[in-house]
Amino acid sequence: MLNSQSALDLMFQALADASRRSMVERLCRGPASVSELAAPLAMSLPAVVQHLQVLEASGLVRSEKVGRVRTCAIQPAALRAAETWIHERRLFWEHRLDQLGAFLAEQGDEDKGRTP
Amino acid sequence: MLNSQSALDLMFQALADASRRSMVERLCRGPASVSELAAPLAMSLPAVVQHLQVLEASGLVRSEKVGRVRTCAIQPAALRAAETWIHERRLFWEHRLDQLGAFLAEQGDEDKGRTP
DNA sequence: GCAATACTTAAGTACATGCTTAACAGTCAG
DNA sequence: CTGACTGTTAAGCATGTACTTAAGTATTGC
Repeated sequence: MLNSQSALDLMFQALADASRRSMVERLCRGPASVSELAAPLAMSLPAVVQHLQVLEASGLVRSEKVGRVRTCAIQPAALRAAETWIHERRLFWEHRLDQLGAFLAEQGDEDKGRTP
Repeated sequence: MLNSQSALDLMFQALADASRRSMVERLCRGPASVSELAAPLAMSLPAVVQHLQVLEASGLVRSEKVGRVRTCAIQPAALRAAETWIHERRLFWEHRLDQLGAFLAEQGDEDKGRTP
């Protein structure tokens, strides 16, 4: 791998941790400060900040510091990218299933005609 | 974290690697043997098997050995679970945006009435 | 100014991940 | 039976991840 991380790598990696997902869920309900994000999590503040950095690197979250408080907000476009990837795979798979169904149906018809 | 991995952790973790995603993409086009999955990847067979184990642990892929060849197939229900999680967050966020829009519109009306 | 607030930085630790090579094991064709 | 084919197991290594504590730095309220 050696640090050639694609956007999807960073995105899914960011979502692959329950603490980070709970931060995302919190942010879906509106912006929050670092302390607010940390409150429900059983870990030190620096740990939360590190998770936040992962989320920012993935593009899922953006933050801005005003005075002494850093306010974090979710970045929905990034969420959509991950959703799209998964959705497309699933569509492709379902398309294949349709083809398979058609193939089997055709086979069934042939069998009917050939071996009555 | 300490090994208490939820289904979503395993799922997103599995998708957070380009090699594994390419294996998933390959499997969306139909079942494949381990060697077939390995062919386009620039790594040893054991490495591919390890990725396969991650995919199986996540529920994204299932495999069965017949004779000396192990055939792998995608498990679409698992894909749908990941898609659903993301989709729900996005819906929640969009709902919030709607509320915000309504709020701002209302504020605008009030301002119009109050400061003409 | 001074102390509390809200982070930030640095350093260290334990464990997980993504590979590798080497050696092994079951299956099938001739 | 033998040898090629397809995978499996084991061991090891370099790097990455998820924390920790301790010590710092701006901001802000009094």
